[in-house]
Amino acid sequence: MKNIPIASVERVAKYIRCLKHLQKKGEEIVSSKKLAEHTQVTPEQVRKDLSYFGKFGKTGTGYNIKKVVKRLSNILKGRKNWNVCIIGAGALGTALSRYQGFKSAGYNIVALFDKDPEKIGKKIGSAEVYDIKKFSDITKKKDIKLAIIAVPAESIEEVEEYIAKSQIKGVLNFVPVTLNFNTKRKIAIIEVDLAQKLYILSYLTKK
Amino acid sequence: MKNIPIASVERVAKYIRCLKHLQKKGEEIVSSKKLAEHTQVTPEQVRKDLSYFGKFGKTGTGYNIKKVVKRLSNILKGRKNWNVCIIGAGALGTALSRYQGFKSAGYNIVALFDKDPEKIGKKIGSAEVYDIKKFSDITKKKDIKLAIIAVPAESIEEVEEYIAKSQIKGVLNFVPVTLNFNTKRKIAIIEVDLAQKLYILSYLTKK
DNA sequence: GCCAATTGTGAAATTTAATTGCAATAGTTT
DNA sequence: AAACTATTGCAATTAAATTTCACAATTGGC
Repeated sequence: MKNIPIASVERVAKYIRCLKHLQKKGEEIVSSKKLAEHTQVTPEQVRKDLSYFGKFGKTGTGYNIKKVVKRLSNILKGRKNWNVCIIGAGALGTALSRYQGFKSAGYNIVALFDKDPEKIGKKIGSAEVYDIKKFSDITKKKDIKLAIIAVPAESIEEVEEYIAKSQIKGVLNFVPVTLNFNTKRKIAIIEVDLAQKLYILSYLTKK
Repeated sequence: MKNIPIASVERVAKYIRCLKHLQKKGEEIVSSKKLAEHTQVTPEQVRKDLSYFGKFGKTGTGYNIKKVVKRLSNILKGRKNWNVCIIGAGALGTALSRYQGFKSAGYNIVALFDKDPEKIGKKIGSAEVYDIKKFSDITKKKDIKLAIIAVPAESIEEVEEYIAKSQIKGVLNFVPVTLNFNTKRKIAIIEVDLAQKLYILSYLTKK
């Protein structure tokens, strides 16, 4: 895999989600046209996006949903499920740890971290809250490579350090601060700025 | 305003966030170079993005942070703050209603909606949970034009109907289902699919 | 065997983004 | 007040990314 447009990767994740939905409804075969309708893109776009990753369909017939879902999620997620931790056991962190969508996509929340002694030791959903000081140890022991950050903005620098020193490879950041890891190893970062989404939403409503 | 690339709009929201941060630290003037460093883009990009919306800086000096923040957020958000509601008073909806970032960006959560009688009537943060049946009435009464959807996927169609019949103009959707309003009036939609983010994150870590 | 449906994919077209170069301006120094 | 430095705003250009188009090739149904 070399130069796959990131926009295509994002749409592919969307296709997976849609295909799973169709699967639940009992469908087995779908055409690029139908999939496109459900995801609000063009059929050509669907075919193009998929073509970056291989051949998935049967000419004249369409796509076998089950097979495509399996192959695509193998490509994005890999064959194994991931262990994920959440840093920050506040309202947002707690809500995220209970979010079912992660698990059904193959990402298991197996630990939370916080520095508040009140919270440390508690169970939230199926995961325990650990002392952030033990971050490196526990992520190693539990084979955690992905972290979700949901702490107050003031604590972000502290968290950055813990992550930099650990084995974490990817970060999903809900804190409205641009992260800046000073590490040689590359850490993938995805920023989710919720307030920014509202800015853009209100901007769009005026157009 | 005509053909402003959405990528530019998104970066502008990021600039606002960064400028507010600098403002807190007591800075008054910033150059495109400095702002670019903080947001991980190039100075040329910063100037280009801003130029879509007007002139903001003073040649030879830089940008007056306070003024720029004000003008930019006026452009994205408008002059007035927005009233926002959250549909779904579960874990995610509750966490979102407590999220401070919305308020400080000028978006006030003034109501939640749910169909569970257990939840209706309760107060969460500063907002009350209302019966979803009263959606149209209450959003009208409270002058709510933006809605955040955080219900289980099964309930999405029901919610779509309520929104379609209301005065809502923009929707921030956390439910992993592509929305499809059958309305003449245009409703702006932004999708936030949390599981999708993890798919992409794990894909990125492999590159 | 013919017909309609549908995929996969190069090539073209379009859109978006990045780069360059520079005149104009503001503040600072000498 | 002249020279100097820093910096914006823009126009022009180039490059990159993304989308659309067009069609051969294939499949399954009738």
